[in-house]
Amino acid sequence: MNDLAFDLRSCSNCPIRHRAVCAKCEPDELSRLEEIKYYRSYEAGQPVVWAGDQMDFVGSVVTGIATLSQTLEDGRTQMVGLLLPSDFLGRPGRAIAPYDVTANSDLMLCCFRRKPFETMMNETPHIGQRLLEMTLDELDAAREWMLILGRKTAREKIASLLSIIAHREAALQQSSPHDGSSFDLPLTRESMADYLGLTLETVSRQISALKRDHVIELKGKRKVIIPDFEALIEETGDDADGGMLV
Amino acid sequence: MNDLAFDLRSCSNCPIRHRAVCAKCEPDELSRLEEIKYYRSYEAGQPVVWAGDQMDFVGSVVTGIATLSQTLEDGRTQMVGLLLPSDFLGRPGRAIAPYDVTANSDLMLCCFRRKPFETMMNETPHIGQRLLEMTLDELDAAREWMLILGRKTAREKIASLLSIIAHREAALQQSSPHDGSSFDLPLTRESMADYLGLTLETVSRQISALKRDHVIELKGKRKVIIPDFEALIEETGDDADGGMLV
DNA sequence: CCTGCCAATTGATCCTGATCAAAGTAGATA
DNA sequence: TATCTACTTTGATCAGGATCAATTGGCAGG
Repeated sequence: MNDLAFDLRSCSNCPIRHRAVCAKCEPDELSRLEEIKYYRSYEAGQPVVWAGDQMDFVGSVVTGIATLSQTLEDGRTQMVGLLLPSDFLGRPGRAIAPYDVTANSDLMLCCFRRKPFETMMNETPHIGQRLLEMTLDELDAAREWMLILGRKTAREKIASLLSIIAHREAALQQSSPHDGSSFDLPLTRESMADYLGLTLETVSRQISALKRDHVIELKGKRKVIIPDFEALIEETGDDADGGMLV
Repeated sequence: MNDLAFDLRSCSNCPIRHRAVCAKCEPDELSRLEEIKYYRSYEAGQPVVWAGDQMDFVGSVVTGIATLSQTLEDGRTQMVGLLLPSDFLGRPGRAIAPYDVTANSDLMLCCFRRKPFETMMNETPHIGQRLLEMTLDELDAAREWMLILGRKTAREKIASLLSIIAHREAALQQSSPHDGSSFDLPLTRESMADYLGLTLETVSRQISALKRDHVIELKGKRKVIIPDFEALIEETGDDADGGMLV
């Protein structure tokens, strides 16, 4: 999330470049990557299966939204990963894991076949290093998410999610969110609820409340405008200056 | 958490071996690691600082418990990482991050100075690979934790935590939890509350309830006995067979 | 033994967000 | 234009866990 400019150096003809495999690749490495690259599309609601013969792959999101989620015995579900354009999907060198991966909108993935990608990773240290960095970033995001789930009120949860999405959308344009920033909410109320550990009714109510209090404005159901970004941050409950060091 | 037997192959004289740097190291690599290795102790409650000149390090827990936590503006805190003996601490090759690291009991760390460790990691691909695997495992644990925080009831949260600790304790003995398993709770009620996103009163009440319902037995305040491990798993709400694949 | 201290337990009450229910809105299709 | 469907909003009520408060238990030090 930090060094996106670094990541977006061209290495393929994807509309959105692969975050994993760009910055330091030599020309011959790039052409090897091109060889094992292909695209897959999914319709909204479709599960993303990526194991089994001939379809083992890793890759990244070109357009659309995918989610990882886990479900309890009685059907309660919690989203545990949100994949927006440019995010990487897959666990090279690691066993598959029990998450449901779903296309949350029409989705286009740019994929690499797993085995040759892993081979290349082993022969090309900087790709492995880049994957480690990305995984550490994902871990940081997961920990921020844990704070949201465990200790924030419903209103703070909504404000936090809006702030996260605003930052992500801005990063794709290589900028930062600012007063007057606007974006399309890529998630339904229900998906937001699954992200935040709430019900969809609570999500709806809190969005209405933030609108009433002029923290956000809505154009239609999906378009969000943030008139004063600082005011939104206030609502997240986050500490302005972080804690100690890792 | 899975391939602990693999990780515990001797590579140093640590009572608990470093998970990161064992299995594939050659003798000369091991002696290089020995050179940059040292120990640090902390008292219960002490912050673990590991940045600044001369004290930049990564390492692993030998004895005791350390926690990573994050705090909101008004003091609400959420634990986002729990480090038990054999767990690795630090982010080689990555910027420091804003977590509070605290010794939750008397704590002994086995440390490597950061710079030489990073150098070695870059020159020794299998160490980097091992770190990637470990980080992916941590990410899985974080996602399980997110499900707990977002969707489980207080009783399910307690049962889940007990199950996790039972598994960890058993893994250190290279076995699995079984009927009659017992262990010392390494956390206070307050720490358990910070882990689970509850208050300490709720933790206490739910533990009492589980005891009343004969799901667990207590010897003193800290020693827990699980008479029927299957019954405890039932209480976690988890789906017996996982979902799809990553 | 008593005292002080801290962790844990238990009780009473309150409040946030869940649940159940109904109505509104927009886009797609005929 | 009318209808259908999926998504969203809003209302009324309920319950799980938070909060505030008092008590208990264990242990170290005098």
